Amino acid sequence: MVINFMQEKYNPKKIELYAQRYWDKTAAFKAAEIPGKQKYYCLSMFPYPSGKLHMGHVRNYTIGDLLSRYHRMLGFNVLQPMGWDAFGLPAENAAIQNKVPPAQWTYDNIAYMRKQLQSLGLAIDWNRELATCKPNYYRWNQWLFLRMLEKGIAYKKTQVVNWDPVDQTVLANEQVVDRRGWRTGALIEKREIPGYYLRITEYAEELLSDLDKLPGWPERVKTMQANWIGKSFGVEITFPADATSNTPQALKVFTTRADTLLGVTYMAVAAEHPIALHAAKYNRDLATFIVKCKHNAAKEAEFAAQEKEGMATGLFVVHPLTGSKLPIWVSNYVLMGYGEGAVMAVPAHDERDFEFAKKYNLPIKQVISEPIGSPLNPYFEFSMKQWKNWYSSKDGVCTNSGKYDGLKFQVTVDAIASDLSALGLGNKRTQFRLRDWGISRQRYWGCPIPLVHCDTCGVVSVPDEQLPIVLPEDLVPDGSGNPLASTPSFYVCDCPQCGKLARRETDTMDTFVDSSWYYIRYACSDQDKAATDARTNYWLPVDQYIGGIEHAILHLLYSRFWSKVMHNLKLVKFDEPFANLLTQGMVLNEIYFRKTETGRITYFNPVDVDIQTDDQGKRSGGILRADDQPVEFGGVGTMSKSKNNGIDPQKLVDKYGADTARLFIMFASPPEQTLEWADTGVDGAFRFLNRLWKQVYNHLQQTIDPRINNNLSTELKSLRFKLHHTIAKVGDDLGRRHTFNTAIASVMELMNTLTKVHDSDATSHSLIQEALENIVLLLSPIVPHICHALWRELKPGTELLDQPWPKVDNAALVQDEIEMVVQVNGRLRGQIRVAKNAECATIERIALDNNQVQKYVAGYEVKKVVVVPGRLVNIVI
RNA sequence: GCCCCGAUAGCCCAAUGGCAGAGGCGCAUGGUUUAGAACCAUGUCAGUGUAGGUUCGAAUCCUACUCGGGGUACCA
Repeated sequence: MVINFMQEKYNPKKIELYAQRYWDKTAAFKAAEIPGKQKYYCLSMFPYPSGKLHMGHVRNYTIGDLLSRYHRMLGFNVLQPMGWDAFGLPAENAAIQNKVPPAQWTYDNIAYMRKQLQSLGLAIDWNRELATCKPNYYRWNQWLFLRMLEKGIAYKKTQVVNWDPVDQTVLANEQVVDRRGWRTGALIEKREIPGYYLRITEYAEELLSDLDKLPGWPERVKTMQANWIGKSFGVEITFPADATSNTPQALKVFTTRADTLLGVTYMAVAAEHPIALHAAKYNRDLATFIVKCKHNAAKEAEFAAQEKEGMATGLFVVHPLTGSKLPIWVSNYVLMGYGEGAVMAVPAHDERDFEFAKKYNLPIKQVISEPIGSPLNPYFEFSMKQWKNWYSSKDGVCTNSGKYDGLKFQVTVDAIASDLSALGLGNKRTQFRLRDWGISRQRYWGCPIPLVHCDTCGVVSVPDEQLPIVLPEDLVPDGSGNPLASTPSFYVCDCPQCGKLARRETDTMDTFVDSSWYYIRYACSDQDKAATDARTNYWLPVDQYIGGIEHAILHLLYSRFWSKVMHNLKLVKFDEPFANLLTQGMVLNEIYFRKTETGRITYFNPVDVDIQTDDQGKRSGGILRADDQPVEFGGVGTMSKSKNNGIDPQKLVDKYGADTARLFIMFASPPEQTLEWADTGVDGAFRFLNRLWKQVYNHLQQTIDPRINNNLSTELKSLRFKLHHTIAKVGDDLGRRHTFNTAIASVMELMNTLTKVHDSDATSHSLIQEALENIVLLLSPIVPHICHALWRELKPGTELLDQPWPKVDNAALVQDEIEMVVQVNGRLRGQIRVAKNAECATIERIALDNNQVQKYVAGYEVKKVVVVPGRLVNIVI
């Protein structure tokens, strides 16, 4: 039965449903391994099933779908899968609030969001769908973890966590606001507990150098990763204990500025440093200070921004070169977890040391003079009062440094390192900022760590054949700790080694583990005998990965690490998982909230708030319509569940259809750019689709006269020029530039031209047919439903999905004459028309002869003429 | 604090070192309409966040700053 859709009015609801049914019925997007056919694995980052889609998802998945469909038209064997990053904290928070098990909440959300995704008409192979909270997925997390344990990649040590003393539970960084628990308002303590780590630092060098193997990644992402890994070259220096004070041990530090060694005036150690703890035994004030430091911010952002504080220990070390006595201070700006937990302080050349020294009246000694090559300038005078940026420059020479005076940075470092080495007090060393990856979480809704604690045997791995350790799905956390730890049916077990009663590990894995290899599992999601199989080597690596820029460091670095580990375990052939990466900018929206006296924060969705502005027209706050009371404005930020500022695309899809939603979000801005949400313009996108529909409808109403005139009128010639120019432009925008907004704009432009063409005879009619067919093809990756319907009308008996990407007819692009711009001293002064392939000398002469130009040039000497072929002439006088 | 990114018309954005305007929104006027909506047509507005520099030529490259966003290792 053929349903006639070609009604005068565009009816998105009907055609979208019909197109989706057709794709479904024909299994159009089922991907099969076809040896010899070039594959294109296009992957959008899988969503966390937070409840509803938001515009950020629509943006992400439309980009992926567009690229998938475009590559299918180019002839690739395309795989576009989808799944769910289904473990995580929000499910537990929802459980606490609604008293519903996280599993149920998660599965409900998945069901709803899957429906939403399907309504967007994405070309996804749903057969490969996976959810990380299902045992058939996380079983292989467990299996891989055990392999890493065997190889020594996974190991146990202590970790620092946020402890909420009221709820008696560990909090995530996000749940700590201004150093207080977000539910209880209690002051959070840092606590040390045991946990499991993965030795990502072993791979630091490889993760850094292999960035060069990724030309398809944005530079900004590679820069961020390189900075995060943070390879630095420096010197490890030992400061011997001072014999005249009761200092128990020498202090070891690492510094990248050994050239400033003669400027050291004190030493600073972390509150947890053994020497600090030793000193505190004899000093009550110091002990109090160290306890206070337990409440220091655990987050780096807050830690680094906090007011610097410290206290002298009364202990001393001696300078390795001069032998002078240096006091040891405990300070809150040194991290125990980084380097040696101690630093040599050079207040004259380090801004943090400078600030600290000034606060506590510690000496400041200048040992670097002004940058080389700088003019003698009072600006470069060293000031004890105010920090200047050149103090930390490596471009100066040593001063006040005895035999090193006058030497440059690298020469000094080399000399000092070798002098220290001779004394046995120092060596050159390479250091990474990157730390090992702690994967233990004291939480319920995550992948169980497959270990058993036995009084006799210690920590025992669960044998492979007993995997998976299944997470019970019926528990409801109440905010007071991990319910697994109080569920005997989970934790009581037999020791796999000796058979005695033992206790199962109740910590679960970081959800970044789940997302570190899901892209591999898509290739073989139905494989229940192994983590991977031969199919992974057909599809992997991912040809195009698309996701938010917020994942630039952690998720992408962990995934790279994980795939390198799997490569070394001989499970996969590739060692970089994502060949090309497109990082989409965040979709932002306003944030509104209220804070209670205890510090608890509630967020309100912007759609429920009336915005207020201040005198300068800036957003300052709002009124919640529900209760007419004010709410605070928290700036604009990423759409997210936790900030309650997501915009559900459903209303948009219901009112205008998925094609309009897709078109609008792609048209709004280039994908890599941050986008502040505003729905003005949706009407414009809808209007355009209506115009397209009407154009095709009107065209098809015309009866066709079979006689065709081969001599095209100027109007038709320029239409064909425009058409093929647009085909070239859209291909370039979609495939190379990834600027989908300009691709759409150029098709709109073509449409505007087309509307004005008179459909007066067979020639114009057939040209309009050619244009319309191509417009439908060019738009089809972006708005596939309307194009599916229109194609059937334009070319009855054929299907859009079988069509290749249109080819540019170069003959249509031939132009005899082109227009060029003439500048005089860089300012636009005239226009000239020249033959397409005119010589530079000819162009120059025509330009100089031009009347407009002569007005400016006459009477002056022409010093130089710059001719840019095809563009402009610049006459310099 | 540190690392990364951004700023162009009332708004979203284009200009791939070479004419600041392609496209869209909004607004205005006209047409159409009993009226409105819708639709069609025409028109409308900036010298590119600020201050310097490189260049024949800078929105684009460089430096500093301001504001905004992302990340900052347990949000995902």
